[in-house]
Amino acid sequence: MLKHNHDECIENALTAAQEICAARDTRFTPLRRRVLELVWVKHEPITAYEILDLLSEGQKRVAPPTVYRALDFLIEEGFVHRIESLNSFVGCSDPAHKHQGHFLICTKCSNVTEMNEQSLHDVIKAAAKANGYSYENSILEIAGICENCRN
Amino acid sequence: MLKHNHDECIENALTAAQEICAARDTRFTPLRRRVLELVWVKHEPITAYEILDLLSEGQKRVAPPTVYRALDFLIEEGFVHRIESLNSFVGCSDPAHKHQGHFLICTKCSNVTEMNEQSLHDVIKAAAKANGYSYENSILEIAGICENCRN
DNA sequence: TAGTGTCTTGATATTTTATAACTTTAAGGG
DNA sequence: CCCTTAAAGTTATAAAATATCAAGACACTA
Ligand SMILES: [Zn+2]
Ligand SMILES: [Zn+2]
Ligand SMILES: [Zn+2]
Ligand SMILES: [Zn+2]
Repeated sequence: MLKHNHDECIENALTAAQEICAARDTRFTPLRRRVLELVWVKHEPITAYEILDLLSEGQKRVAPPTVYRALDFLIEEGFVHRIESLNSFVGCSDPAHKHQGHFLICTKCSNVTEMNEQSLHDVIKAAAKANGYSYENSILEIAGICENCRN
Repeated sequence: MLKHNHDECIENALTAAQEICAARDTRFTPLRRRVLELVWVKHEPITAYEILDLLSEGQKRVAPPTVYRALDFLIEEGFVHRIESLNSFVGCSDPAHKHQGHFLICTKCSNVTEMNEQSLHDVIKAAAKANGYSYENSILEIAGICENCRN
C-alpha cells in the first residue's frame, strides 16, 4: 500500500457507505458503521475475532454473532470482501458498484490489493462457459510479493 | 461429472500416487493411501471431519491430527487440492504435474471440475505482474451450475 | 398513543475446523 | 542389532462460525 492519508481513507469509506445505504434504504446502524470503521483501520485483512476484540475495548465484551452479523450486512451491501484463504475481511475499494473481489495478497507485508479489472472477470467467465458451467461468482486470490517489499 | 467407472477412477488415482511417491522416494503409507482413497470415494469435495468419520468406522476413533497430517502430505505431493471456499478437499485430476488447482464448483450438485488450463494461469500471472506483484500461487474457485444440472 | 409487525442487537451455548505439544511406534541405514 | 528419523497416536486446546431464543428499537397505523 503506497503512502496515503489513512484517516481520510477511512472517512471516505464511511461516508460512501452512509450515502449508499441512504440511497438503497438500508440501515447503516452505529454498530455496522463501527465494524466497517474497524475493517478499514487496519489497512490489511482483519479477522472477525480481531474486530471482536477491538469492538470490546472499554466495554462489555461483545459476542461473535454481533460481529458476524454486521459483517454479513457489510458484505451483502458490497462494502467489505471476505478473503477466503485468510479467513479475513477487507474493505472494498469500489463500494459504489457491487462486485466480486479479486485480490493480490503480499506474503511479506500482508497488504492486499483489490483488482477491479473487467478483462480478468471476462476471462474467468469465459473459462466457466468453456467448461460447461454457468457463472455465478468467483474468488481469485493471488499470493505474491508486492512492489514495496521487493525493494 | 459425466458418467464413468468410479472404481477405476479411484484405482487410477491410487496407482498414480503410489508410482509418483516411489519415484520421489516419499512414503505412501497405508494411512495416506487410505485417506487419498476416501478423498476419491466421494466424487465431490469432502471435509476433513467427514474423512475422519469414514476412517473411524469399525475401529477406534482416530483423532483430527491423523487426518490433517495425511492431508498435508497429500496436498504437498499434489495429490489433493484444498477448496478454500468450502473448507474441503478434492483429488487432483493431474497428480503427475504439481500445480495450483483452479476450480469450477456446481452450486446445485456440488461437483467440482478442475481446470488445468495454461492460458488461465498465464492471465492470472500477468494480472499479478501488471499490479506490481511477483507471483507465488493463486486460488481460483468459480461457483456456477454445471451442464448436467442445467438440463 | 397504544398496538403490531419487522428488523436489529444481546446473550448463551454449541458446532465446525484446525493446530500444539508430547508420546509411542515403525522404518531404514549402518 | 542399534541408532536416527519419520510417521502415527494421544490429549488438549485454539480458532472460526453458527443456532437459538430473548430483548430492544423502530415504523406504521388504527
Ligand atoms: Zn471490491
Ligand atoms: Zn508487501
Ligand atoms: Zn490438480
Ligand atoms: Zn451440478
